[in-house]
Order: sequence, then C-alpha cells, then structure tokens
Amino acid sequence: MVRRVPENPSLEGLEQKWDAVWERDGTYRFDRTKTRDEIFAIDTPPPTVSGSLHMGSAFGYVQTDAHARYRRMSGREVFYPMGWDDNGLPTERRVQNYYGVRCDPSLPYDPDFTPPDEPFDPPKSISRQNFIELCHHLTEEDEKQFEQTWRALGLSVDWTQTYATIDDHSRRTSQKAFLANLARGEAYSAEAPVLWDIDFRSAVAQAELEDRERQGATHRIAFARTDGGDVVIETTRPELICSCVALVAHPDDERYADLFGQTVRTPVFGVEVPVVAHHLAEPDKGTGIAMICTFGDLNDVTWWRELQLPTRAVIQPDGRFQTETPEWLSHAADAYARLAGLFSNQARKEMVEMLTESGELKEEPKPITHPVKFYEKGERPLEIVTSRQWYIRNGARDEELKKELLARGDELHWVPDFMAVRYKHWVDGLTGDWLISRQRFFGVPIPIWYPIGDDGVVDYDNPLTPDEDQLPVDPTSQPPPGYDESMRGKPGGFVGEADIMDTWATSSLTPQIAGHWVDDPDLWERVFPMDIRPQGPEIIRTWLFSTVVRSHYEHGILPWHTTTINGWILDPDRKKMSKSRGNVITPQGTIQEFGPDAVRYWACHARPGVDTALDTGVMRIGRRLAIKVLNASRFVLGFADDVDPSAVSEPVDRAMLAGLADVVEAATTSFEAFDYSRALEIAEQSFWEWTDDYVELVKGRAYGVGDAARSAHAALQLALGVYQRLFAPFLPFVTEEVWSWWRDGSVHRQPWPSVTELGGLTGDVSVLTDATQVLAEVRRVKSEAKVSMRAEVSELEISADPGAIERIRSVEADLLEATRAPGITYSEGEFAVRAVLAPQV
RNA sequence: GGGCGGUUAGCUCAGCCCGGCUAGAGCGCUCGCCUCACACGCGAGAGGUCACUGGUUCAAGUCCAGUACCGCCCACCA
Repeated sequence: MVRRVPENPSLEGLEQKWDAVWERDGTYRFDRTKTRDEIFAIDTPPPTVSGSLHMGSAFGYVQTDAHARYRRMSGREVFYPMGWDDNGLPTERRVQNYYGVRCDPSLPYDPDFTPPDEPFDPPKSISRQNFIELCHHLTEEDEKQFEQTWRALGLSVDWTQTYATIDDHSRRTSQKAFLANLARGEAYSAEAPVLWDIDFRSAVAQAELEDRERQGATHRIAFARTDGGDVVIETTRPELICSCVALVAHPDDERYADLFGQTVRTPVFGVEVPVVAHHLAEPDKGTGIAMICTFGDLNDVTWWRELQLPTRAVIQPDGRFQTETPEWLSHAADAYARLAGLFSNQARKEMVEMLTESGELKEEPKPITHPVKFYEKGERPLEIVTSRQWYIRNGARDEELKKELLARGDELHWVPDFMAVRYKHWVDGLTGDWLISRQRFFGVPIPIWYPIGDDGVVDYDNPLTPDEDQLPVDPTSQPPPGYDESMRGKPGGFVGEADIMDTWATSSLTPQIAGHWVDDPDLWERVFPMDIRPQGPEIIRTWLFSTVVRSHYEHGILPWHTTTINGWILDPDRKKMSKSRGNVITPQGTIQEFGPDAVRYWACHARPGVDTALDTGVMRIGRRLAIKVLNASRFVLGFADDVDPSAVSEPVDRAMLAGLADVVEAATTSFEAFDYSRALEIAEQSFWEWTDDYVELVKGRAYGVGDAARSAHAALQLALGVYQRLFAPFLPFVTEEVWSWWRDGSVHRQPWPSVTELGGLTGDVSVLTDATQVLAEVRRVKSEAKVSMRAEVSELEISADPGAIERIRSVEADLLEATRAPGITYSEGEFAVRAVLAPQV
C-alpha cells in the first residue's frame, strides 16, 4: 500500500478517530462461528451504574483489556461482553435523590407521570411501577455515559454483547436459576431474625455488613434478685431492657453459679426473667453476666435459638419502638409509653433517665468507642428484626457443601495466587446461608406466589411457581399458572411474593447472562466455562463466591478457569496532605488531559493485584512513550518502501533482531502468565534502547544507498512492525495510528509477533552490545567536555579481547559515523575506550 | 483478636519464588547539547546503612524467626 506518513504526527484526535473506525469496521466484534478452544471468554465485571466512574474502575478494566488484546492478537477469538449492574439499592437511592421521590407500593400506577426537571421538595410518593420506570430512565442515561468512558479508554469490548442486570434477559436468567435452586432444595424460605436496615427497610446479607467505630457508653444496671439483693449487668443498649428475656453467664462462672435456674426482675419494668448458663458468655466482658434481648446483636440470636427463649421484640421494621404496649409489659404501661415510637438512640436516653430516677443505674455511663454493625451502604446501625426471607444454601450449615465449595476455590487459578486465601477464609467463616431477598423495588422479583387457604391463611410452605416460558415474571402484577388475577389476596386465591432478589443473586449469574444460557445453547456451549473472571479484591466474598456457588449448583463446574484480581487504587492525597489540588480526579478529565494511551500506560504499569497510587507522573511517561512511537515510526517509514527481509545482511542489524526475538519471547511468556505489566516493561525498555542506541548507530547508513542501507531499512522496518504490535495491547490508539501509515487492516487483528517470524534473520546479539558500549563511552567523553554529540573525534582507540574486536570491526563504519571519528585503533586487552576530541572551532 | 499484602534513591516502583560481580528504572534534581524522527527531544551525572532485630550461609534486599509502622479483609455490638 502507499505510505501516508504525516509531517507532524500528533496524539490529538486519535481517540475519536479510531473509536469510530473500530465501530465502523467491527474490529472487536465476536465471531461466534469459532469453537470453544479457539475462543477466549471474559466474564467482565458489570460496573455499578449509579453515578460516575472512579479512576479505580478504569484501572482494573484497562488491565483486563490489555490482556484481551494480547489474546486476540495471539489468535484467540475474544468473547468480551459488557454488562451494567443497574439493579438494586444504589440505583434506587440515586433515583430518590435525583428526582425527589419515594416509592410507596400501596399507590396505584400513574400512567401520566413524567420525570420532573427539578427534584420534588418535599419528596413525592409514587407507585412501585412509576418508581421502577424512573430507575430504568436514569440508568439508561448513566449507561450511555459509562459506555462513552470505556470507549474513550479504548476497551476492546464487543458493544453488541451488552446486558443490564435489570433487563428482561437478566431477569429471565436470574428467575430461571432461582427456580432451579428452589426445585433442588438449594433455595428455601424461613422466618427468622435478620439484620435489618431501618432506613432502607430491608434485610441485609452477611456479605454486605461492615463494622464502624461508634461512640457509645456502657451502663451498669441492677436487676433485682428474688432474695432481695441485686445483680449488675453491663450493656451498651439499655433501651432493650424491655426486650430482655434472660440473663446469661458462663456455666463455670462461680460468681453467678447460685443464680442459674433462678429468676431476676428487670429494672423499671419488673419483668421476671430466668438466669441461664451458656458457654458463649465471657466472664471477662463487662460484669461477666449479660442480658439477652430479642434482639440486640447476633449473640442474642444465638442464645435465643439455642436456649429456646421467648421472643419479646419491640423494634419495628421502621426502626421505631412499637407504639402499642407489648402484652408482657402491660403492668408497666406508663414506663413503656415513654419509649413508644422512639428510635433506639432516643429510647436509650429516655431509658437512662428512667433508670436514674429509679436508682437502678449503678454508676454514670462510661463512654466507649466500639464497633457497630452497619449495612455497607447504610447510615444508621442495623437492628435485628424477625421476618420471612429467602436463602440459598452456601455451606455455612452444611459441612459437605462447604468442603465442595472450598475445593472449587482450590481448583480455581488465582492471579495473584495469594488472593486465594481470602476466598478460603470467607467460606470458612460463613455463619449463615446466603440471604437473597430484599424488601425493595428495583430488582429481579422472586418468581413465587403463595396459595391462600379457604380459611384466608397464606401457605408459605407450598409456593406456586411460574412456567418457564412465562419468565421473566412479576408476581405482584401477574397471577400464577391456574389462577386468575381476580383471585389475588382472596381466600382460595393467591398472594404474590413482594420481595425482590438482591443484586448479587443476579450478578452471580453473569456468565449465564452474557453467555445466553437460557436462550442460546449454541453460544453457551462456545463460551462456557469462561477463561477469566477479572475483578476487584473487595468482592471476592460476594461476586466471586456467589458466582462459584451458582455454577457449582447449576453446572457442577467452576464458571471460569482463572480469576485475575486487580489491586486497589490509593488516593494520592492520602500521603500528600499538604498538596490539596481541590479537583476530583475523574477518568474523563484524566483521559482528556493525558490521553487514553497515557492513562492505560499508568494502569498497565502496575503489577497484577498490587495496590497502586494514582500517579499522573506515570501517565506523563506513558504519553511520552506514545509520542516516541509516533516519531520513531515516522523516521523508519521515511525510508524506501517495503524492503525484503532478506536484505538484512549487516551483523549489527542481525544482532538487533536477535535481541528483539528475545524480547518478543519474554513478553509473550509474561502475557501467558497474565503478567501484562512485565510484558509492557520488557517491550518499553527494549524500545527505548532501540531508539537511543541502535537507531542512532545505523542512522547514517540508513540515509545512504546500496546494500548496506537496504539492510538497515529492512531491519528497521521489521523491528518497527514488531514494536508496534508489542505495544498494541497497551497503547491501542497510537499503535493503530502508526500501523495505518503503512499497513492495511487493524493492528489489533494482526498476529502477535513471534520469534519464528525473525528466526532466519538473527545474529550475534553481542555485536550490538559491544558497539553500544563504545558509543556510550564516546558520548560520555563529549558530555563531560560539554560539547555537542556532533562534535568530531580525532582519535578513537579501543582495547578489547580478540572476539570483541572482531565484532566491533563488523560495525565499524556505523560507529565511525555515529561517533564522528576518522578511524579506530585496536589493541588487545581489557575492554577500554579512549576518545580524543578534535579541537573545537 | 485473626488473616493477607506492603515497607528498596526526594517521589512512583522493579528486583525477592530459584541467595552470588560496585542494588536497578522512570520522574524530579544537577550539568550540558537546537545531533537532517522527536526540544512533547538527546547526552552525562549526583542520589540508597534495601523498616528494624536476630538467625541460617563462604555469601542475605533476596531464605527463616520475631518486632514496628502503613493498607486491606475478617471477627459475637455485654
């Protein structure tokens, strides 16, 4: 083809130019005619679509993309879909704030409702269906933004293979998998105490908990003994005295031995409760005897369950103490009335006042800082509320299953390998089955109805299920098979499950969603199990584990062969507090400032799985590299059109190609081991040496004519073609640009460089290393003399062993030209170079 | 309380698995150079008790034990 090398090449505009071309040409389109072993399938993480992307996201995705590009060039057809995780609480919360709305499922659908330009103030209540429509509306906008950012970063995703975790296909897949779990007994519902977020009014799973340090206080409170004395307990939650069902101490604790089997009276309310023994009670904590309430913490739940204590709950799903006086407090209605309707923290103050008045608070509360359980997205401490929920068995209560899931973790190839222990520890430490139901609105409905007996009682133990061709189904608006909508809520009829599934219950099926398990068996067979699951370390316990669980149940295999866990991005300001830039660093802004290839360089510069500082300095280096690729390409392509590789005859040219072959081999080995950063480092180091040493050495000869010049041209072009491809996974924009100057087709669909393609043209590498040493020595002399590199050398003496002398002689003409010396005097001996500069004019 | 990762030049990081010449890179800094691809460049240079304490070894940044600090994850809120 005709070469078109621009006069002043620049990085500006490459992003838009090539994104458009790749889209037009379908460069990254997946070819589904390929077979499983020709395909490299990636289970891409669907980013949470609720606001803007963080630099941390860009970091991991770029690393994966570099690997994807390598696989594509080395002959695999890459299945590289992209999903959007838009279902779930983050979206709901964003919609609430963005439009100023609240969902009230009791309201009827308003078909004329339109999204407001300004948020409603105060917030407006809207129906469930209207709320869901707003969620769809907003996420669609966000997803366009996200796609733009990914494209700007050059992710080689097949943009025809996208999904959203709330779309029909995902809902169908999720519901089908759930029903399969249900049919096999892996999913079940149960009425039990669960951790509950009072603001979201929803149950929360173990994986979504986090501890936060909070100010609290320990209160020493006296319970009255029947023999007239008292027993003092310590608690941080005195407001729960009204829920107290027992006191507990360790069976071996002699201080309380005489109390076991006796009863005591609660302060203020005077409720008689037993004193019991349990090994979980710790003599060292507090006074060694604790009150058991229903429920203050997970310990209470354990004690309550194991000691079969009564339930005396007062906290409602909205977090308030129930307004009605509980029957067990009917004799103390006045006291309870002071707590009715309050939140825990308000009730605590009130209770302390009552205890102070009654003299049962033994001393001033002592302030402490202690860990309190929060929903990771929540704002107030979790309460424990009893309710009916859906679970999927995860091995927490089944040793055999736990062993199988641990074995899956061992079977999985972890990159880096130390991440595997996080999985192991999580599975080992599970305390309960996976709670998947949420009392929310924007999510995949649990596809279940319950029959109502003729007596009007709902039968939760015999749920009704949809037919598969009905999926996706919404049980709150559609009737179950065999029923009519008019029978909803009536005796002899049915009631639909109002709960939805947690996001993870759907995103644990990303391989099945992206691979179209439910509706495209042909595709499914070609991509599953997938090759890699790239993801962040913080969601090993959630996304990775739950995906393994679902695949284990449904397919009896691991969902992927390898998982690559990216590192964490460290905020640069955390260490440099003095330098406050005031600007939030966004991917879009950074791409604009440094260019996409530079941002990618930064991400790929970080070792796999290693936490990395956000460092714009590294991006500048990446930008410099991209510019160098541009200029070196311009230089090389300025010489004669395609010279036959067989023209490479000069020993130093063959030496260079031999070194390059080693580089190609090392980079390939690194990529095969998922070490994109090593591959980049190797290519980069070699490239700079190539431009600074080899190119400078042969430049003079290349400007000439004849066989020697043709040898340089051929070698330069061969090397350039290799470097352009070596950098393609990292710097897709600039490499595509320079490739287009002299070659047809996308560089990203070219074969990865191989040693065999240079095989017959290589020589003795040390010819180049020896010549470089001489060149460096002369440069040093000139630099110390503070003269130009063009300054003439009047004498050049080289002392070396006979072999080296022979090698240097073979490149003498190039050396004389590069050093501007008239000739070289050789002598045998230790390697030494003596250069005398000609008198300066 | 348990676990994982980290601590190497002013800064950002390689090197550690498989111990071995004066410990590397880039940025920054210093001194130079408009050399016909590139001044968004090129050349040269200074700069490190490899966190600390012991141990193994002819030899330790590298292996072992422990300590300190940083980050992350987990843990029953008395």
